[in-house]
Amino acid sequence: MVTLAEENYLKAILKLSKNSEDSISTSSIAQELNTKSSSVTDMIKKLTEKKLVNYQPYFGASLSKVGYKTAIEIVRKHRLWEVFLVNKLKFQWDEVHEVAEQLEHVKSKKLTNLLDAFLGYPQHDPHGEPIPDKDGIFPKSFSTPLSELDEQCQGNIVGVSQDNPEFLKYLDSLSINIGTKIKVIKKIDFDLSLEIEINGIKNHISSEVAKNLLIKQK
Amino acid sequence: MVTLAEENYLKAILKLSKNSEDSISTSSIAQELNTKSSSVTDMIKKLTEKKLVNYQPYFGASLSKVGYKTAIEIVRKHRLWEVFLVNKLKFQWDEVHEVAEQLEHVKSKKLTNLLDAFLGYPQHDPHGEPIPDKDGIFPKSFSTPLSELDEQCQGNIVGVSQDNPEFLKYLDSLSINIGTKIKVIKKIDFDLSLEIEINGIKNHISSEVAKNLLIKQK
DNA sequence: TTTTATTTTTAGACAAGACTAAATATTTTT
DNA sequence: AAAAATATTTAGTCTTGTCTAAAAATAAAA
Repeated sequence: MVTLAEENYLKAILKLSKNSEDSISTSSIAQELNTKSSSVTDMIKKLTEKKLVNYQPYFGASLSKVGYKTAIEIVRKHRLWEVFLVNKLKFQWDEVHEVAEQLEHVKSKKLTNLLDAFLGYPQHDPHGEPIPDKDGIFPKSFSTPLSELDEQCQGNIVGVSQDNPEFLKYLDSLSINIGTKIKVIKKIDFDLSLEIEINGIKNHISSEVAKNLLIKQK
Repeated sequence: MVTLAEENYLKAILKLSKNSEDSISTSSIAQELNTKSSSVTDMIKKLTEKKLVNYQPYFGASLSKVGYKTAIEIVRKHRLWEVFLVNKLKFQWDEVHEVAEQLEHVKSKKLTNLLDAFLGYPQHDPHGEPIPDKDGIFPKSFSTPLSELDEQCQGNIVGVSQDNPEFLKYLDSLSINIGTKIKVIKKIDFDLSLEIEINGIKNHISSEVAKNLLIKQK
């Protein structure tokens, strides 16, 4: 049996594994989960006992095969519930995170798979993040971060790679949503920020924001 | 903040309060939750601290006003989720209990109320149990336990007052479901068991079962 | 109304998770 | 390559929720 706390650690390690290939450091996990390094060390040991992570003292941890499967399953549930909340219950896309954080821990394979079917086997959540299928396979994605587009190129937003409410609200204030058509007018070499155009209206966004906007180029 | 364990205690006390007006004994709560009396005493003290129950040592506990509201809210969520699972996801009525036990602890007023709306403000769950509205008010019910019907009287099953899977599977085996028309042929004075007729087929059920079948008399 | 039986509470212990402070390792700087 | 800085782990404590065994209170029986 995997406890709630353990599930959150696995999810954190999975998330951190996305950006770097090697083992995940104790402190980065601590930061991700707003906890202390000593607590992380304790928990990593428990997860190692349970064969959910591989761990080398002082050199960080990584998910085992079983740990990876478990973590993916949680991500799958999180994103399916987000689809449910937005598409069926009409939540706003910036309101769903906290509720989905709770729903993702409900344990029932049958529930997850029937929910998936009920929603029509969606491939992306309301933020454009890919939803793994029941075997843990992600749909192929054709998106690029906006930050990699050249000047004068354009495309449609298909997703964001962050779903914290502040970021999403900021996007709303720029009229950026899933589906929004966006054009890169100019790249500022100095700080890699972008001048963009949406519906004929020009705006300026930082490279940090551009990196988290996923585009399907046209 | 009310913890998961605390919520389960409140729910148990509410359930036990249905059958008896007075305070609920430590041992009955222990039995309901498959735990030990000493654990119950500990928890009751915490709940008393939090003003969720009224407690007199050696004489049991009862829900405070706030405790009652909290418990009703959990019941509301449990039953709404059961409706969702059966009506939308097509679970069988005897499969939903365990999953609803988890879903009922998800904390979000908005979620509960939007789910209620999405389901069309149902008044009863798939077992016929009444669903309190967002103010905690139960719909009026016109049902009677089958055990109180006189000989030769009939009506339709509108609910059951137990939702453990064994009981529900037994009902299935008798072809008893919500909506089933049922007629009392004979009452056996000796043990209060009943001879009944469903779709022209005669059967015999114990008084214990009859007490848990809710009928709308015709 | 004593004695016996049952129930409830207290006391002490344990596991899960988290924290602080101190001790080790590792990395970086010089 | 040694010293300083940083990161990680260990040791010990705390809270929540549970348990067992013993003590105290209540209920039942003689």
